[in-house]
Amino acid sequence: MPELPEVEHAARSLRRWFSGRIIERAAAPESRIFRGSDRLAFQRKLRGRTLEWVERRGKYLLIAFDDDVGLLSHLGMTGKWVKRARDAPAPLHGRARLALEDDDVVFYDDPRLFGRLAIHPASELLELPEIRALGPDPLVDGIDRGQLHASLRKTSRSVKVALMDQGVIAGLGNIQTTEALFRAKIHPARVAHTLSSKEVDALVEAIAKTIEITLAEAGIEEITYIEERGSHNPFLVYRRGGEPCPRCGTTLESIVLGGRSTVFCPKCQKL
DNA sequence: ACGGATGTTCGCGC
DNA sequence: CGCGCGAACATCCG
Repeated sequence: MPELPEVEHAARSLRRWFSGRIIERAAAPESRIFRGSDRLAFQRKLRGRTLEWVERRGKYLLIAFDDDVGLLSHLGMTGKWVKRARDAPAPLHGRARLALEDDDVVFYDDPRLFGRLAIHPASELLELPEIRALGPDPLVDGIDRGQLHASLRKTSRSVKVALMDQGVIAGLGNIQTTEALFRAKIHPARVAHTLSSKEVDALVEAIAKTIEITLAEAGIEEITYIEERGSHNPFLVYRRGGEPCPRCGTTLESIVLGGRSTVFCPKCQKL
């Protein structure tokens, strides 16, 4: 689920779901989701609150309510926010539950518990260390090609690993970087500081395109997903090692970079 | 049935 | 200090 586009989609959903409604009850059983923070504060402080704003920075969601109550949410690998009717069955791995004054209940669902929830003063959400550590956000700040080039010049890591560094650009993960590098025709194992200005320009454009398409997809999936059931892979090359390149037909290769499987076309993306 | 999966963090060794 | 690697977290899906 969650890289920048899916998290952005979640932010938009949360704005709609909470808008103008009072949270009647907040509940969350003990779980790793609250590691390092107070689960009881979640239950106590969110009751009676109404939403003021939702912001996304990279893969983080910052949710601000009245009375200076703020919720930091990171979806990890499998976290998602879902809305259910009050009498509908709860999601299988609902870890936190926010019952609204109408008949809706908003759940944070996360089977693998890699995500995180934490209560902070709303006024401090944007100043939290984990948020300050993020590089520019492609949608909020845009990607400055000069700035990206400067960041890439500073490291000897592969361009793929550098792009997944949240301090370089916030929000890109394994899927978005794999797809963007394919679009930009840049081999993922290229040493970051060897990229030319022209290649960085292509990369900036490819990242924007990839995010735009994945974000559009996130909206479509929500409608079709439920019945479709069949797992179709909407990506150009991600998880398609061994299949033909959609551009030239060459067999796509799969390697591991930064511990993550990485697919590329050996003909379109030369070292 | 087994391997791998969208993320992050930590420890270890070079 | 920079970097790569493996492990850990816990569950699902093909």
